[in-house]
Amino acid sequence: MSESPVPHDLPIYRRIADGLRARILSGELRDGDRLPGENALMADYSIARATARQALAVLINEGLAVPKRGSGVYVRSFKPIRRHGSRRLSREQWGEGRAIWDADTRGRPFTVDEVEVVREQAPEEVARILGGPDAWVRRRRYSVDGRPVQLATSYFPAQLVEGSPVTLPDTGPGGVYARLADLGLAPAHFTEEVRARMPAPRETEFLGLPGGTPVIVIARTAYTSPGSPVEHNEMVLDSAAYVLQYDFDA
Amino acid sequence: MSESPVPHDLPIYRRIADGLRARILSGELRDGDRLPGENALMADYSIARATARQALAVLINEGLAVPKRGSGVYVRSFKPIRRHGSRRLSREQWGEGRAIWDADTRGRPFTVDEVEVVREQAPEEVARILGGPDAWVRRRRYSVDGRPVQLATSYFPAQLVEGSPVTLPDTGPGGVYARLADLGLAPAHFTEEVRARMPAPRETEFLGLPGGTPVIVIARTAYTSPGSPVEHNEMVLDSAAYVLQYDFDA
DNA sequence: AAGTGGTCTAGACCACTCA
DNA sequence: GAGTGGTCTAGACCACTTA
Repeated sequence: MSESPVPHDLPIYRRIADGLRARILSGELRDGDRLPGENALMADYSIARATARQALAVLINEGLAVPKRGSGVYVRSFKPIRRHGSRRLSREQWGEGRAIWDADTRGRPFTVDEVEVVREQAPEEVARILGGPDAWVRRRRYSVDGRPVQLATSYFPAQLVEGSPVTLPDTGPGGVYARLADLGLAPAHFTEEVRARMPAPRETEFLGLPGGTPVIVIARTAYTSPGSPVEHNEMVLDSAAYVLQYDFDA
Repeated sequence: MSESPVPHDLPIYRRIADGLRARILSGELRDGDRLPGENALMADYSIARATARQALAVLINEGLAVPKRGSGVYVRSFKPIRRHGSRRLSREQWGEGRAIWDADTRGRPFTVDEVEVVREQAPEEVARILGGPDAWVRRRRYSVDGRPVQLATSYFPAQLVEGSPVTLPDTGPGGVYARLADLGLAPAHFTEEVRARMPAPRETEFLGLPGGTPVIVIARTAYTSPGSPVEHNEMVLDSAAYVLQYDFDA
């Protein structure tokens, strides 16, 4: 094929990917729509199979498309859950503010599975925060609409919660925080550290993540009013499923 | 049915990638170390070139490795900046003529480039928040240690800041927030929405991101004490360069 | 000059989905 | 059964880095 001399000469697979991306972002191709497959791209652009795959891989790694074996490659949908960090200063109280991203704020039910409660040694970084390695550890996975969206691991100083309901799989109404309050250890102050990165294979598996989906990692420590750490919680979130919201005053 | 990507026999490229990943995470291969290249993998495992590339692509897309043309594939380093959410925007920080960024960099030198200040129509979502499309828009790029780490676009309601220093490239000591305070529009409340996703090509280019690096997107709106929106700021952060921190009370 | 990663071709066999 | 994506081979030419 004759090529016109272009100063910014992008490789073929990039040009094809750019074209498909534009069609997705413009709304011409919508959530769940089928993209041109490998065979279609090979025919349309007179390219080899590997090149067509490379073009589609770009979009898959950007999280814009999802491949389905034996079926096709489809535009990916994004319907996040809104997670409120500091809800205390709800913006509805002081302004007619509106959210920039649409999110399903309706009470979609969370289900919890894979609950594991064990007594073990906390990793060094966590032990440094809690003041010692002896800990009760609660691991669980949260799902919404049958889809896993979050992995969470909580660490509690062993001597503080030993023999309490915090060490039981079912913590009853109000959850662990209510049980901590029963012990006179009500959390009063929180600090959260937020990162984003690509998932490890184990996280990809447990969260059922398609390619090109980063995870948000939140490390949150809860302190009592006197300032003693009572919980350290490490959460791994499907980034396509969440929008985090924080409200605060100057 | 739900796809479970757990075949009994992992493909060759996955096994090779898993082995290399283990060597990285165990610390055997450290920041900046060179990984076995395509030729080495072809020889070691008796595989074709494309298969070796596929194995390396896994690690590159996970953000664990960075390819360098004509040189090799290297283990990637991660040295983040700590960005304080609620604490860093306290009135004391900018009331004394210090820029917000000072609190973030902890002495590391930073530069601002690509400053652009224009009057234009805000996108629909932003116009909805600010109460109208007429806006002054400030775009800039922040770098630390010579490396771009953040893109930011701020929107100000045009009628509020018209003719003020907010519309100038250089806003003087204390930055735009101090100038807003001069106008009697001191920000009192903030709301931040945080997402993570893979970058668009433009973001990849402007931030100089290697493959496998997500971006953190923060959409922050600032309100005056009466509750009027005075700024909407959309930030795109290199996720490998940042840790966000939020502190709040129960 | 040798080695490296970037791009591309032209095939092949497989497991899976869907009509 | 036809079509799809997943994996893999065996080549090729290129631009770039390094010594």
